Order: sequence, then C-alpha cells, then structure tokens
Amino acid sequence: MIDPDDFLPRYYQLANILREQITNGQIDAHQPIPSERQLERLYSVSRPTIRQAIDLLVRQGFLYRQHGRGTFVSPQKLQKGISELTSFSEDMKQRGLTPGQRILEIGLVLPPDKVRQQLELPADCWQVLRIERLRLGDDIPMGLQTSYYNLPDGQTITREELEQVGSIYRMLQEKFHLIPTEADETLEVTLATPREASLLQIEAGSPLLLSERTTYSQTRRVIEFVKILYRGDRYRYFAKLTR
Amino acid sequence: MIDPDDFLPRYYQLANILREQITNGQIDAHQPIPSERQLERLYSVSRPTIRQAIDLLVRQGFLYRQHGRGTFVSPQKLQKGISELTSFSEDMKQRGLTPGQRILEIGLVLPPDKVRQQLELPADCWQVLRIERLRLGDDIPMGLQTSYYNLPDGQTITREELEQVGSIYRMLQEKFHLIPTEADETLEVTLATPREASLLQIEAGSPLLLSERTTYSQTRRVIEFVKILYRGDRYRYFAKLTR
DNA sequence: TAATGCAACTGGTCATGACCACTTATATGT
DNA sequence: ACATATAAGTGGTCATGACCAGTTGCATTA
Repeated sequence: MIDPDDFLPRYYQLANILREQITNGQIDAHQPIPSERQLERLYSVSRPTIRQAIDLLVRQGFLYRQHGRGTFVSPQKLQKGISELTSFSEDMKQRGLTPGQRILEIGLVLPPDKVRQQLELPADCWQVLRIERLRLGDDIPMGLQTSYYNLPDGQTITREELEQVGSIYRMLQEKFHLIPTEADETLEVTLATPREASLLQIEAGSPLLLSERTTYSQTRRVIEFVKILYRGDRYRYFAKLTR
Repeated sequence: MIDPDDFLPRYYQLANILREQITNGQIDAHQPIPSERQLERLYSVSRPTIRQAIDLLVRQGFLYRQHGRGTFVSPQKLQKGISELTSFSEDMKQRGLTPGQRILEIGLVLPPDKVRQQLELPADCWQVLRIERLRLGDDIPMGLQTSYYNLPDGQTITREELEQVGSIYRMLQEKFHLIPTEADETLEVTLATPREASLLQIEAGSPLLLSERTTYSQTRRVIEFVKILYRGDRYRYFAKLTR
C-alpha cells in the first residue's frame, strides 16, 4: 500500500489513501477510522508517521479527533478546505463556471499611494505594472480586476505573453520563481460607477462586492496587490473559519 | 525557562516563549530564530517538541521555514491569525470598538426551510430558538443579527439570561458543553428594506453586507445558524488565505 | 583567479519506545 | 439491581536517535 521508495513522503501517501477512502464514502460521517495502533500494523509505518498524516487530514477538515475515543470522519459539508488562496480562474472552476477574461489595459504606471504602501515600495518609486481585466464566468461578466506588480529590474509582462499563458500565477512561478502562499483580503460594499457598470453590464449605482487582496510569497515578500469589483447579483464569497 | 510540571504541555510553553519574543520585536522580520538543534540545547527539550512548537507558530503566521536555510520571523503584517472564528463581540473588540446589543426578539419559532436545512433538522421539526438582535459598536448600529439554535429537549435561553451573561457562546459552553470550533460563512451584497434601514439608521435601499454562518462544535455537529446584515458604510470584512 | 567539490550547517522524514490523560465497557463488589 | 472499581482501549505528549535533502561557505584544485 505504501511505497517507501515513492518520491512522496510516507505520511503524505497515507493521507492520500485515507482521504480517498473518506471521499469515496467508505467510512460514514461520525464513524471512527482505525486507531493509530491499528494503522501502524495495517500500513507498516510508525506512529509519528500515522499522526502526521492524520494531522494533515484534520487540518484539511476531513477528520476530527476525540481524546480517549478515537478519530472520526467529518460530515461531507465540512470537507472543503479552509480559506484557500486561489486565483480567479481556479475560483470560477470550483464554482463550475468556465473562466474567461478580456484584457482592458496593461502597462507601467506611477503607483497610487495606497498601492505603493501595500507593495511595500519606497516613496520615490517610479513605476509598477498595472493590469486591468474584465473577468468572465461562462462568458458573463463577473468582476472587474485591477492588479499591481513590482517586478525585478525592468522586467515586465506583455499583453501577448499574458494572453498566451493565461495565468499570471504560472508566469510568476516560471519566470520569477514566486509562489503565492499567503494573502490578506478585505471585503466591502460599494456602488458601481457608470464606467464600471457599463463594463459589468449592470446599471450604474448597482451594489458591488469590493475585494482587495495582498498576496505574499513563500518568504513572505509581497507579490501583488489586487482589487476586484464583483457583481453583487452574481457573486457570493465563501470562507471557512476555525478556532 | 520551561517547567515540566506546568499544566501546559512543553511545546505549548515553548511556543508562547517564542511568540512573546517575536511580538516584542526581539527578532526582526526575516531574521532567523535559533536552529532546532540550538533550541534543543537552549531549552533542554527534544527536537520533536521543538518542531511541534514551531509548527504551531508557522500555522499561526509568526514564522516561516526554508529548507536548508533556517526558520525566520514573518513581517508584522502577516502576524494576525488566519480566518478566526469569532463572535460579534470579539470581532468588535479586535477592531477597537466597544460591543453592544439590543435584543429585539427572542423566542421559539417554526424554522424556515433554509434554516431547518442548515441546522440539519428533520422536516417535521417543530420549533427552534430564534434571537434577533441589533448589534452596536461604540453605540452605533453596525449590524442586524438573526440567530437560530436547536437546543436539546425543551431547554431554552431566556432574554434575562442572555442580557445577564451577554455572550451566547459562553452560555452554550457552560450549559450545554458546546464549543464552536469551525464555521462555514458566505458573504454577499443586498439592499436594505425599510425596516432594516430604520433599525440600522440608514436610508432604505442602502447597500448591506449579508453574512450567513453555520457554526459547528468539536464533534462537527451544527450549533447555530446566524445571519448578520452589516452596514455597508461601516463594516469591512477581513480574511487571511493560505495555500 | 576562477571553478569545483567537500564539509558543515539547516530543516524534513521516520522508527522505536515510553508514559500520561481520557473514555468505555466489563467485572466486581455491595 | 445498582454503584463502584478496574482494565483495556483511545489519542496526547515527549525523548532518543537516525538518515535524507537542501543550502552555504570554505578549502581545494585546475
């Protein structure tokens, strides 16, 4: 069952096996999985490895533990990851919609104060990359996105590159070795300006959900600052909270 | 430094010590903490204990690791907990406002279909506890909250009890041993009805942020279903996302 | 001098073994 | 029949020791 020569660590292989069993419905909600000592014998791995695998699944919301009783399967409802950092495209796919985009503008600009602060840039900063896109779900306008990036020494991203690759995150990873791992997001309500309304194909003054997100890399450096105006009638935000 | 006889486990004591040092600014952002082998000698605890403490602080956003290089302090900005499950009162306190409330209605009602589904109750369910409160921050209306509870066998909560204790969560813990540990939340935009507007002291048709939350206990049973209508001009939602 | 390779760090994974705290069912007492 | 101990199970914590996999700096080599 578990291959010690696999390039994946054993605790990770075990977590995958157990997750599979759970999502396949082989164990009902609120039913116990085998005890840690039993798993030790079942899969011929030591208890620390078992516990590491279970820890992972507990954090991911698939299992919960009860001291002295056992480890149990969470009900389906809670088996969605906690607030996961996703791109707009991934978000749309999770909702069962086909993501799309129309690039409105792309180029270097003098950053507004707020953007400069969020990107942690000095006051004498010259220019940052700004990308404005209309974001679509099943070809219907879902949001208006404005992103800002501070790329190293004169490097940049062209409209052609972006249109070809599609995902900025993939470009950042391949060209600059930047992997988004954490983000701070705020949500508030605003009303659509005439320009925003016409782009989003709604009436001026319609309510919008405004998301502002700062994304950080593995080393906790700022990668990007993103503003998205979502159509209030088509978008709902999901979050999973823990104690 | 670490007391083996303390009622707190050692890894937890160590985490507290390190967190203290970090928040006190004794180690600058992006600077390394002592290596795990050094901490082993410094505090006379074994490496698994060290790693458990560091794991905790990494999950809480205070530290980040880099294989082969070391463990480093995160910049202040990211040192706020990930999406934490908080009550309205705690939320207000974190924002530096004094929480308050006005109980509008409290009593048993026939649950609407949506509420019944969220509380995972059978179709023939008779009645649930419904509490409607106006929530204040620094005595200014911030939101209109409607909560639903399914309490065991005829037990209930009276207006007097709630007014005296103040916190429903504390009552749930003391009377029913229910501790909120997880929640699913959705956010969307709506417009205020005349009644909502007058209670929140805004104009009818003003944009509102609607939060719907289902809260679960340690054993993943539903505790409550809560709807809060926040004033769009006074409330902003924060979230921390991870990958 | 510049490139190379080695050694000494770092965190990541894993095994073994032990004891504690909590829960549950069973056996034992009254 | 009931209450009470006991034992066996569970997860929670911790120590010791080992090896792997990246990173870095320094010494060696060309």
